[in-house]
Amino acid sequence: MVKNNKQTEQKIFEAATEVFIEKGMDGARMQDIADHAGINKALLHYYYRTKDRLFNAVFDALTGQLFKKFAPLFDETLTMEEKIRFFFREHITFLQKNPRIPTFFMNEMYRNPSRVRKIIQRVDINKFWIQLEAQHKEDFIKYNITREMIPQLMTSIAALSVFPFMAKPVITSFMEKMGYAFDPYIEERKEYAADFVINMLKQRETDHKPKKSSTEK
Amino acid sequence: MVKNNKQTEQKIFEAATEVFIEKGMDGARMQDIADHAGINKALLHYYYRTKDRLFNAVFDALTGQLFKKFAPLFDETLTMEEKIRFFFREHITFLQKNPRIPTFFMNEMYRNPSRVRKIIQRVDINKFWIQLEAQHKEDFIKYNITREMIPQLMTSIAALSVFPFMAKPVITSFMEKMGYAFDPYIEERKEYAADFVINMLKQRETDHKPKKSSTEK
DNA sequence: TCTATATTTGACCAAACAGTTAATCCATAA
DNA sequence: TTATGGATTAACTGTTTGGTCAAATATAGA
Repeated sequence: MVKNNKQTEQKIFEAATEVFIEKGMDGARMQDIADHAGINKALLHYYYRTKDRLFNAVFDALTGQLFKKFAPLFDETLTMEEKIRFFFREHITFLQKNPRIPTFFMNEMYRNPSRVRKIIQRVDINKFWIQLEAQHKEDFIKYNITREMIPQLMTSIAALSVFPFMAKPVITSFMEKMGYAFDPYIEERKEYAADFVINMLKQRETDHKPKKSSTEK
Repeated sequence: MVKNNKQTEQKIFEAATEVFIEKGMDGARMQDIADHAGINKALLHYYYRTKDRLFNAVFDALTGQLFKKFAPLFDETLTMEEKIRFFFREHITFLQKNPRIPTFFMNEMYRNPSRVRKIIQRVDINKFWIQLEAQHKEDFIKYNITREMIPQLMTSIAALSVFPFMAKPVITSFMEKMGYAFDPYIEERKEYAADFVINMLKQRETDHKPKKSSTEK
């Protein structure tokens, strides 16, 4: 069954991804993964020696998938406002299809912080920053965006996009009580979150240069 | 040892809280909790019959602790801007002392959604909304805050406060690379997040009523 | 067709685990 | 002082779980 070689490995990988995301490393059972893949448990160990190796394979693949989503932010030749809108639209759409990935990630990163460091050490953040700074020099001045506030700004943007999915059970329950549903709320959020950030920046502009808003520069 | 009765139960409870928050229900081990409490494992079962009951005791206590933090928002006679600042200051200070509670909660709520419903069904959100609406009627009109946008606004506020702690390992790694530290970032955040929300609202005001900003009403 | 190799399985194992039990300890009250 | 009963423990039990292994089955090349 050379044909089945890749097929089986693929089936295992997909089943493992599903189960690990759903239950986490601690909660996942090898038997459960085998059942999901429709194969014998021993076969899991044939392809991936241990639970740990299988988990790592899944985790690394998901990491790659996730980081790819940020790339367009640095490549595209869009205005800053367009980029913000683009990001929320794309990122939230991705999370709509993979709502449990954020919780899974944050969890496993607490469980194994050294892994996080390895992943992030590979990313050259300064390069990205310099790139962004060059592309949006005028906007950065206008909105008074300094290097020191990247952490605050970036985590705020990430928070607005990711949090609703991490808190989904709580939010769903709350909204149920108020007569709203989660899905439309998320759909709406793509625009709301972008407005949220852009409005905040615009107000900083006003604060910074109260009289000469669009005339200056 | 009648004296030790309460003391022991308390010790167990504290140890369990620590371990459950750290490892979650699936990752926690009864032996580990016993070790943390400095007692025999059988004693855990003597006071709390099963792991599940012990977990529920811890979970319920933490829920109460967490919800209490929101009470002042509805009682205090502060302006809306003051309330926003108050909330971020208090809430983030609480999370500084209990940084792992959010992850713990979101996780366990995914694991057991029916529990969430039970907790939230007890809260009368509409009452809170009506209360807020009455207290800040003018602000609500000024900033064009409608009932339909509570979910978006509320989750955004929660996100800005909670997310940094849920993503702490990732954020720490990123900032390490940029030469920043997590603790000052959090300290700074108490004000930044409040400004973020307030600025966003002020811009909505500008958008909504471009000419008559402080003169009107 | 026969053989060597890769894939798949059922049965098994040892460790880890939540939970039990019977015996011991110890403060107290009579 | 001693009898009582709650608190505490060491040792144990039954089950679940990750992992192994030898046998069985399928595949491809000669």
